[in-house]
Amino acid sequence: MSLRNELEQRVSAWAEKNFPGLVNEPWVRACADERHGHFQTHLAMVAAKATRQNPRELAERLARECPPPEGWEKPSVAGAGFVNYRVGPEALGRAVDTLRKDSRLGVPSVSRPESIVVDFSSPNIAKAMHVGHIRSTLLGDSLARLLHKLGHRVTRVNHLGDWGTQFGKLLLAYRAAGRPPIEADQAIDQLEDFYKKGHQATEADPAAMEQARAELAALQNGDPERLQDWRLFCARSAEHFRRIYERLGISFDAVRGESAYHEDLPGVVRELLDRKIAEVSQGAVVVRNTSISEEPYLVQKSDGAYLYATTDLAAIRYRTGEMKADRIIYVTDARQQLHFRWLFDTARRLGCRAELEHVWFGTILGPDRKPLKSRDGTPLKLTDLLHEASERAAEILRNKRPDLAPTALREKAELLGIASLKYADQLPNRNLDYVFTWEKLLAFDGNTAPYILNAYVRTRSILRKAGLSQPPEAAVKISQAEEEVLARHLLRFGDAVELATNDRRPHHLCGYLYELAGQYHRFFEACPVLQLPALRDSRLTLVFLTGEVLREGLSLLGIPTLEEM
RNA sequence: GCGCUGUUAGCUCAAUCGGAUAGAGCAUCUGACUUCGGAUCAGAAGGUUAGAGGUUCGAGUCCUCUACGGCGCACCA
Repeated sequence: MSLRNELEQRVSAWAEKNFPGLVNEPWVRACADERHGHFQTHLAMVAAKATRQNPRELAERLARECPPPEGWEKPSVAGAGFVNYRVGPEALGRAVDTLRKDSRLGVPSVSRPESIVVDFSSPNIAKAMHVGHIRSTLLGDSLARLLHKLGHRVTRVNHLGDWGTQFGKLLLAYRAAGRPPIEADQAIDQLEDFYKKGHQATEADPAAMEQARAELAALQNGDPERLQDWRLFCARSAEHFRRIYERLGISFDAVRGESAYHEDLPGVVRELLDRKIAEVSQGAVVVRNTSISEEPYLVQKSDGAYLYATTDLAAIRYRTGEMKADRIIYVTDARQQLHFRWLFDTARRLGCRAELEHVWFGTILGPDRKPLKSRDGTPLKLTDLLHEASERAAEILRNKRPDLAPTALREKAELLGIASLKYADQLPNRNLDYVFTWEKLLAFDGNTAPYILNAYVRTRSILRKAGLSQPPEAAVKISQAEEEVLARHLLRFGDAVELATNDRRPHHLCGYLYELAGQYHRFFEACPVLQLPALRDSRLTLVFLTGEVLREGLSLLGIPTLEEM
């Protein structure tokens, strides 16, 4: 249990006993300014307001009647009615000893695990993955890791765009070209090219548009030749996705695209109509709810075709049924907020009991503050992004580590480049648009993956020199300010993981890890580890634990560590 | 027009869902390498939190209004 939690239990018990009516919230938090103390509670001020008592007097009473755990200093009252607490060095040492023996590093397990589907990434068949997919892919992956860590049963789902109207145009141009073979190594370029041609043709000529619709209809009605083409497109695209996910270290439990629900769609619409949830309007089938918007929600077009609303409804049914999901988390960009409000509302009216969540994120902007594009105006391809990341890292490594052999350098550059990219993307609050620059994304100073990895590498280096793979058994003795700050921060790891998970915002974890790395660097400057026999074992334990927490924390962000860099 | 969302240091971002004197990095300036990895550390400077009201012990955070920006609003996903 964290230090904060230990104190929290006492304070909330006191609150429960004396002010049973107060809503239960975390009463104890770390002081923003450590000159006041290590932890503080504002309980007295809240209780005073509720019962019209004097906050200072209540704070005095709280400090008197509710002592902190053994080994803490006597609490003090300050300000308008804060009660401040300090952990003594012995109690802190004991807490670190406990943390060392905890394989979860202080991360709690939820009392009631849920089955959670995390729906993320979702690229489109026959198109290259581009910057537009990066935030969903990384954020979804991190959320899945975090939820799993807290003890939930997580199913990672890739809901591929494999059945949309784009296939009409693609088939049109592909078949006009005589259905040439699609080469594995440049499949995506070829397919995008066909799509572009098909798109241009339909833009220019209404008759071509009709043909494209006919192609799509033929495919969706199961024409064998078109199905065969479509399967080829899917297989080639899957190979492209696989390469990118492999470089990113991301995996899925279920790759189940829109096509998987194709046959369920008529049933979904029929049920909506039968149960009077939907109605026919101007030949289309729509759901109405003016508390969401004046415009209705379209579930079937007037020409009989279905929409992604319909597919998503079918997918919810599958996930809550076959997959037994208690909760579905969708990770998409902000523009789909209205869609998901409609989707969730409609699903609930259909009787869906599972919790439905839309975790949305902002746009990646270029230096001109407009959505990021490559030089030719098309979306920046992920393949190019990863290549550039790796190249820039290699360039830096060539300067810093001229001793490395080319293959080792390549390997480290790949890890560092992709780690930097992943970290930089997850650092800003997901709700904000953020400005992308190569300099920032691949920066190696400041709040970056290399800075944190460097702290980790230093822990490994010391442990190697000490000849240790496990921490020593001796008790931890806190003798210096830098040790104390480091130790207390190590004990907050569980709080940081919980916050990042419950808030669905991994950037909180970035902040925690950056601070930890900084504190370790300061400890490193101020506290010799190997030279002082009396403190050696104790400090080695702090070094070891710092490494463990850094590695675990980075891993929850999908970032692997390395032993030296 | 309606809705969602944003505006914090020159720039890029934080601030533990209302807590104490708003913090980092980059850029600028000044220091620290015969010591466990200098991809580091110490320090300086930088702010009317877009503006105006309100709520209360206490507001960057909540409510109202205003200004400016992004996005979304029936047959794309």
